[in-house]
Amino acid sequence: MNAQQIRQFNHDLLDWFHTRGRRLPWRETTNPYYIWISEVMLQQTQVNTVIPYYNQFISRFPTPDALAEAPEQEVLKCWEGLGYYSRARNLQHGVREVVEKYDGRLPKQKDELLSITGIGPYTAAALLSIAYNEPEPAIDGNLMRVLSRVFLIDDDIAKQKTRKKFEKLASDLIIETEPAAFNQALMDIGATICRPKNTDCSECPIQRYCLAYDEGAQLEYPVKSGKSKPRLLHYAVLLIQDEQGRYLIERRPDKGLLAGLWQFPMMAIDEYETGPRQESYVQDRYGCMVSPVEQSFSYTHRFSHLIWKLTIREGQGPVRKKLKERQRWSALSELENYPFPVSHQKVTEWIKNNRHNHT
DNA sequence: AACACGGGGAA
DNA sequence: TTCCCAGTGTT
Repeated sequence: MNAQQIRQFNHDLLDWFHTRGRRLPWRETTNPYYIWISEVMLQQTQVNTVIPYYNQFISRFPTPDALAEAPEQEVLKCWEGLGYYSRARNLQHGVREVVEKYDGRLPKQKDELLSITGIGPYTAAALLSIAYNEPEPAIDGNLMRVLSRVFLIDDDIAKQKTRKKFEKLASDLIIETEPAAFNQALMDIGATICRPKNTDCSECPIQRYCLAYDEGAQLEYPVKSGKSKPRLLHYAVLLIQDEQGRYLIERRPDKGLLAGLWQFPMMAIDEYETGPRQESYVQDRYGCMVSPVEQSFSYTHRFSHLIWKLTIREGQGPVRKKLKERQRWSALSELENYPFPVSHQKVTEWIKNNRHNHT
């Protein structure tokens, strides 16, 4: 595009945004801290899912100090069900850095933003453009999809290098006047019009610039290399109760999958190995027996990169083992005080619906 | 550069 | 079912 076309492109884009752009809670504020929270929540998570979490979160942690001082478990509880829990941990870690190094105010330099835990290239650019009105293109999956169609770019968007290419392209398009609106307009188009499958080109304010539309090739873009199939893992979920009927729960390790969240004890099951080894595992670890092979309840939980097949087994006999640091007895009614992954919230629901020896 | 990391919504 | 998503940190 030449300079004149770029001006017209911006005009069409921004004009549409001001009349048809979405009204969202984090667009009602100029507080960089709130915008930061919204951007982190929106990573890999859709707007409608985020809205209630965002409102609750800023109400609970209205200032960087409030978040910095909160117990991590409380932050995770507010994040419960949102997924990618390292985002919450990194956000709090980053806020603590901001409180210590920058007196609680987000810096305005790109390199300083990038040095903060949880702020990567996208979030730094989003903060610069949305909170500080700097002409910085915020390249995410949405923008890459829209721009790959408009300009027929067939580079693999799964590659890191490709993001830089879009960065450069968008840098040439973005103008000084309204950088926040530029980014948010393209995000809104990506989310509501230029969708991955069901495109709605008749509503698109930049249809006249779109080369893919000209060729009817919208669905050929963006090009993205294939993902490997998720692995299947079998687990027994152990329902172990003490004499008061409380359930044994454990806190997961501080790193890795679902870090720091609570769950019922899980025992990996090798599909081709049964019996004695498992029994001794439970005996050693929890000091009780569990019901044998017959399953009371079984279901699968799908993550993006793996699948859990979970089968509930009930503990039997006295529990002698002393609790370890990361273990607790919890009454059924108290489980809601702990952050649980959705996969184990399903277990709680099953208990409530199928067992009657509650405490 | 490749991989780990959740969950919900859409088709 | 399958695919997708306002990414970042680790290896």
